[in-house]
Amino acid sequence: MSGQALKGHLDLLLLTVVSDGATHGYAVIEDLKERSEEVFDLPDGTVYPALHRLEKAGYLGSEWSVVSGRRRRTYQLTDRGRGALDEQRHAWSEFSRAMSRVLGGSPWPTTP
Amino acid sequence: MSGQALKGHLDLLLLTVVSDGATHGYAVIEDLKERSEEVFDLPDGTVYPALHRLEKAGYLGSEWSVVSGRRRRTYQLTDRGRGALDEQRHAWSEFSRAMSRVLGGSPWPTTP
DNA sequence: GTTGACACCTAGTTTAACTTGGGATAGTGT
DNA sequence: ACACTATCCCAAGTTAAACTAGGTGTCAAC
Repeated sequence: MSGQALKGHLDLLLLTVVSDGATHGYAVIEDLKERSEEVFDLPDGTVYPALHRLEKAGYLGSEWSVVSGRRRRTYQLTDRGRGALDEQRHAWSEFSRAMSRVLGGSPWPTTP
Repeated sequence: MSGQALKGHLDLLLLTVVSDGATHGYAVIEDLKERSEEVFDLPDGTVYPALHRLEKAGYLGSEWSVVSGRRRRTYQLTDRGRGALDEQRHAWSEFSRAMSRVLGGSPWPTTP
């Protein structure tokens, strides 16, 4: 239960979902909700601006299409986006490992 | 390498470090740096205001003391702070598990 | 004909973290 | 005596990400 604090990790989530098949904003929101088991239930007012930001940054490309009378903007990862995704995945793993070191647990077996 | 994006998780880090022994701001910074293996190298301009915020929220109490001529403000966790720490630890584990579900890995064995 | 799921958008607010700049003391080196 | 570094604290202002709150329109079902 939540819907408020992914501060700084949204881009990684969006790039990840889009990289798993070109999708449109609404589908991105649904995917995120399903794959996170309801933890990430983001308001569209959060997702759409973020997608625009990512497109402006050159990480995503988009095309308009119409499916059964409804227009949708479908996104796909660019090469730069692929690079950014790799970087952010790495940054995340470093970040979360640092977190668990501070928190004292050892959720990752250190390659036994 | 970093020093910029823990957005939203700083409180958890600070409460954790303070709960492991009443410390002062400067020591908190050093602890965080050491325990995270240099990943969290926070500017004091980030940490001090955050400690003040946590104290104002009732999660920390503080006392002035003088150690070898230097005044320091030492912090300790309040009961409310203990509660907040538990909540935030839980929130973090839920958050990071949701992250890895979306990212596709399975770093946590689901209790086989 | 209105409700609800689908699908998109922008303007404005909030606030955490950061930048920048300040102050002071202790110890070490020259 | 002077400089320098490490220790220790603080506040004002900036930035940018995420949120709130509003808006548009299509289609299917009731």
